[in-house]
Amino acid sequence: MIDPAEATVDGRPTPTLEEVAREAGVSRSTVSRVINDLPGVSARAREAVNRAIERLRYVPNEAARSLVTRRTNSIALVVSEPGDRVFGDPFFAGVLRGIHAGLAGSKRQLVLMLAGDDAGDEGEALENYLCSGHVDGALVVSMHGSDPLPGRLATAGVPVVAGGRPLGGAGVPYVDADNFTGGLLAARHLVSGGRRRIATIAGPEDMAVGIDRLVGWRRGLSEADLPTDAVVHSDFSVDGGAAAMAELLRRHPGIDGVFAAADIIAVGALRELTRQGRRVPEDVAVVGFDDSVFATSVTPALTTVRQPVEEFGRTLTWRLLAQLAGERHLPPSILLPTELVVRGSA
Amino acid sequence: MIDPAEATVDGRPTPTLEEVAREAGVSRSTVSRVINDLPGVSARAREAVNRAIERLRYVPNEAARSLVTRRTNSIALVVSEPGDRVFGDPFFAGVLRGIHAGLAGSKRQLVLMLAGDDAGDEGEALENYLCSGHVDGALVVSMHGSDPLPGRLATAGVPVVAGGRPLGGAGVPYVDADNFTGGLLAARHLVSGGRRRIATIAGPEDMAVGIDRLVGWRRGLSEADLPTDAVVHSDFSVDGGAAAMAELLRRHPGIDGVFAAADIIAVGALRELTRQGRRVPEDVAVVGFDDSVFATSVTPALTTVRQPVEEFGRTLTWRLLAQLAGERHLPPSILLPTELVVRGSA
DNA sequence: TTGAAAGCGCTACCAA
DNA sequence: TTGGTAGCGCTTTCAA
Repeated sequence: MIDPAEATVDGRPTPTLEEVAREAGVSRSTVSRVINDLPGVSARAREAVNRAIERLRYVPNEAARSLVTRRTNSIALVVSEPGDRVFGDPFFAGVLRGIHAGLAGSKRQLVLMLAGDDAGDEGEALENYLCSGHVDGALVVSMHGSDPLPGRLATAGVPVVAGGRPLGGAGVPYVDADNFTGGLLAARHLVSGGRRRIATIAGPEDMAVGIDRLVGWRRGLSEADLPTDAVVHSDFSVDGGAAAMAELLRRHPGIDGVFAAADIIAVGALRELTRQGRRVPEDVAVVGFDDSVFATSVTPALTTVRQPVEEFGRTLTWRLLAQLAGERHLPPSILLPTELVVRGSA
Repeated sequence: MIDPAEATVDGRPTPTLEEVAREAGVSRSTVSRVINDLPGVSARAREAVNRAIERLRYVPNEAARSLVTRRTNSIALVVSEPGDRVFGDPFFAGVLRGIHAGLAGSKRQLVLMLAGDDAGDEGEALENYLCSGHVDGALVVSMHGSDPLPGRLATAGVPVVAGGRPLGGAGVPYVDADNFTGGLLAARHLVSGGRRRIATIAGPEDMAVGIDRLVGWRRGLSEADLPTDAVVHSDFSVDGGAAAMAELLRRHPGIDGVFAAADIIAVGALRELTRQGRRVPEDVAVVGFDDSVFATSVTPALTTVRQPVEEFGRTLTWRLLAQLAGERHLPPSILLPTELVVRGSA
């Protein structure tokens, strides 16, 4: 086992602030001031220190630093997804991009953490990690059921923002897309296209995103006095979507329209419809959700509900950073707009 | 601004080891021993400490801990991708799953870092972060050109393993798929299917993955005395693949077979071929690479070269952990096997 | 089996 | 504008 205390650079032990001070002929305090860009240092001293830093290839020890400042300059992105096919979904890709963009210029690092399948041991390890001062705050996304994590973190004093409305109101601020309106728009579009027997492949029952889009869809059909009984739930995967579509066709053969709660689900639905010889959109119209890369990579291209994915990530980050900066009067929740994008499938 | 030094749990300041010791009626040393599972603690003392920890909801401060141990229990995954569409690619999803799996049970956390577009400021910030003791080691993937980062980290004493062969041999160990053989298999399959005018949409010119698959493809065609001049490069995106396909058809209208260096590229190629009225596989056979979710979500399903994506991630992790554990005689490089999966497109 | 005490490398306060 | 100094919370000898 390598002894980490023997860590070296080019064979020499890693330099400390003390040595930089000696090399520059000043005190530790002065070196510290230079490193942290604090005022009250003469140009001469500053230059001497910078030269010494350069010569010794000095890099401050973050552990020591954060031990005293109580800050780590990193924030966590916790993806609490039971399955681990999280990153296959372009939705996450977009959110991640947004978070990254939101973090740019903040000098904070992103720490990604996947909360494994079950609670069990891992869940606790995760909570410990987050509570033990590794991060200044946390973003929690893709929560299922009434996940206790956000609430726990908040209680433990770790600033948290949830991505997606937490079920059971965990009492933490959150950012979400306006999923209800999205579902509503999808339903209305199908209705106005003359469809009368409209089904939906809803998202997971234990996620707000699954519920809210479903409720919006229901509202849209009710407005037109159409039945809302053709509902099947699916996870966010192509195969899940295909299976759900098969189930739907079995139970309601007369379907002429489907709202899939995600493009990735719609892709599976499309595959199954084609397999069973139904034409899209002639026989069955399909509306997706997300306006992800999937929407334009299938034939016909998907009519879908666009949600501002990257903005989702940016907003999430902004909200957390604002909280960390101690800003007052922050909105407890933020809803981002969704809009319909009409293409070939409906 | 919230003063982090005032961090509290339920209004009380976060407890320290000192307070646990007082609460349990033992010394700090004993508490430390219990926390770290060290021998030489009486059952009675151990129990008292555990109760105190429970009561106070004590969580060790990692900064303090790693200041003395010089270990952080986290490793970095550095994705040095100039563009930021990294996570749209299912390849990363799989690798990430593998890494996560490989880390399970190691008590180490994964820190994901995206190395922004340019070197500039950000590159340095990244290097500083990694060198300042935030992580015990780093995994660097998706390198372009002869990225100096892995070499720099290694020089600075940070253990590194590269995912994908580093161009210009950075002198760090690496794990990669056998891309050469993959390209070779793809070419041979097209040849044996009777195709005579075979093109390739290669990956980026500045990545080993782009080069190695191309070289393998060339070898396969050379074996059959076929020309190897129909080459266009593309990034790993659907649109890039479509554009490359268009370019290829313009330059070589007589093409009857294409090897796309990634499924995501093949999807774009398929779209363009269809748009131009060429039937797949009748007019043009298409072979992809990855065997990702894209392969089966298009029509016809892609014949493709499978690479063991998750194993890639697991192996990467294993290699780094072994190195951290001080194991000797570790292989400097590991090549994972690739194999052909025949479906409808070729 | 236990406890006392010496730091780990840094920041922040106070005095000069 | 500077330097001295007291910790931050923990691990790790060394003695008892």
